This record gives sequence, C-alpha cells and structure tokens, in this order.
Amino acid sequence: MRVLSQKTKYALRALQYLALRRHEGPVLISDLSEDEKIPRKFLELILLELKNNGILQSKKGKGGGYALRKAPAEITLGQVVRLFDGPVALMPCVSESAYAPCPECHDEAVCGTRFFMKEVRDATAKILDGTTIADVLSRSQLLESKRALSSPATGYQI
Amino acid sequence: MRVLSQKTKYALRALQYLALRRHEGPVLISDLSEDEKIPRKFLELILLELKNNGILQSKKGKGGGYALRKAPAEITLGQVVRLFDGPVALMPCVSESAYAPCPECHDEAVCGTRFFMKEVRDATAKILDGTTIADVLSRSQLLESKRALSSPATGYQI
DNA sequence: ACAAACCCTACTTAGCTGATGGAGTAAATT
DNA sequence: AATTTACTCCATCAGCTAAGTAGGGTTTGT
Repeated sequence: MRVLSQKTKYALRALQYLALRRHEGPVLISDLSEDEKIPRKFLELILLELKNNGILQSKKGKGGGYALRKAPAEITLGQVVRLFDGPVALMPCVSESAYAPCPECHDEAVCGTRFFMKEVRDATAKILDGTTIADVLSRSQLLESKRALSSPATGYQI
Repeated sequence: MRVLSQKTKYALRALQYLALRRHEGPVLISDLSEDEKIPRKFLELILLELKNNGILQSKKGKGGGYALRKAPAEITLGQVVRLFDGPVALMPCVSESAYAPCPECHDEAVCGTRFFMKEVRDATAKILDGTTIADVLSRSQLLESKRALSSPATGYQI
C-alpha cells in the first residue's frame, strides 16, 4: 500500500522534538531543521499546517518560534496522519473522516470486500487514534532502557 | 493515507467473478470487462499479472479465456493487495515483505514511532492475510440474506 | 488458412510529492 | 524610526505514479 509521506514523518519528528523541549520557550525553525535534518523551507510548511490545525502555536519576531499548543498526551498519531496523508481507510466507502461511495458499487451494504476493509480501517484507527506523542516518547524511553539492560556497554545503563 | 489503487479493486472484483464461475470453463476477458465495467485493455494487464503470479491460468485461442488456478479459499486479500499496491506496512522499516531501513533513523530498535507503526502493520496484515476470496463471497451472501430478512420487499427473501 | 483470444511493449495524460525561492508581515531592540 | 529577527504566504519546479490507451504479436481450434 502506500507508505506514510515524508511530511507526516517529518511532522512526527518535529512534534517529538517540540514535546521534549516544551518547557524551554519557543523553538526556532532553523534549530529544528538542523537538529532533525529536515529541509528548512519544507519544514516551514509543515509547522504552519500544524499551527493552522491547532496543534502548534507560534510567535513572530525576535524571541519567537514554535511551541506545542496542546499537551503531548493530547496529540494523536491519527490527527497527524490524517492531516498530511488524508483518511486512514483503504477505501472511501469505509472512511469515517471522508466518506464517499465507491462509484460502481451498486449496493455497499452487501459488499463483502467493504466489510473486511472496514475491519482493517477500524483496527488501524484504533491504534493511531489511541496513541499520542507522549506515548511515542515514553515507548522510546522504554525501548532504550531495555536495550541498556541487555547490553550494558552502551553507557545507557540505569 | 493512500487508498487502494483501481488495479487492486478491479483485481478483487475480477477474482470474485471468476470464483463464482469457476465450474463453467474459461471466462473471456471481454465478458468480464463488460459485466464488471472494467476497461478492457486495463483489465488485460491486471489478469496477466494475476496469471504471472500463479493466481490465474489462461488458455489462448478459440475456446480460451481465464480461470482461477488456486481455490478461492487459497487466495488472500493480502496477496492481491501486495501484488498491485506493494507492501502493507506504513513505513518500510516495519515491512516484512519489503523491509528497508528509514534513511535518517539512527537506531530503529529504539524508535517509538516504529513500534506503533509495527502494531498497525501487524493488525492490518492479520486481517488481509487471514481473509480469502471465498471469505469475501460468503460474507456477501451473509449480508444479502440478512438484508432480505429485514426488508422482505426486495425479492431476495429466502 | 482463418478467426478467436490472450500476450506484450510503448505511450499519454493528469495529478501528486518533495522541495525551493522570494517577497511580505509582525515583533523586539536600539 | 530603523533595524533585525522570525514567521507567513504565494508561486514554481522536477520527478514520479496511476490510470488508461494503442497497436501489433503469438497461440490455438476448426
């Protein structure tokens, strides 16, 4: 199927970055761009779209920059994915956020394919809408601490 | 995200069509094309690809046509989707059929995003690889019989 | 030989993705 | 008020893919 777009992947990285620094005041686009290796102008578009959708806030001029508007635990993967990659469903006729009938389906109530595609959509949405940026960060920490235990030489040991 | 391609949707329709007629000898491309409203030349490409992947068989010349090579219960949605739309995973780093590392991920064992994208992949693959053309057809019949019960005027009542 | 029917290669068109460039606007500092 | 710092907006571009079209070529049955 199709893979997540670069925009979505960059957006997720940017959100994690901002979440980690959310008590340090506004973050500059250029800092984020350099640290995360995201093309500067492309990143601008992404942050702007996140702002226009209420996920980020920005401040212009000296001392300005970007910051989270919502708490990391209130930003779901589903929101971000839908914003940049559109509906989660594999067929428009099973989409909740962007329903559209299939052009040649004479009766979708009876379509067997639709039934299973709806199961896929529901399973996917359950995960994406049930996982937040906070979950992603804590999962990363958990994975790091586990790895530190199994190979103590890395210097991450607790 | 991305929706299933027309090719995949046409392929699924064609397979159901062939499954329903699997005891009636080879089916002509032109019959399938007309009955299912699939552009003739486009359908040729699709059937050919299904044949080259061992799902269909064909016979040339007069009296020829297409037929299933495998039983309907041995053709999964996952096979068809992967054939025409590529891997099921949302990121290459969680794909089983087409693994590739993410270019800028310094350590994927510790990537929180990857963890949840793998959950999505597994949930999706479980459904798509666990559902066959036979399942789709019997689900259609079940839905039809249910609808007939609730609205007897349609003429489908059992 | 002839016609039926699948096989193969190439092409076209439109739309999207990822990215870039440059001018505009707002805020803080001097 | 001028200057600097940063975000904002608009326009453009190259490359790619999906969907479909075109036109022969090859095989088979009668």
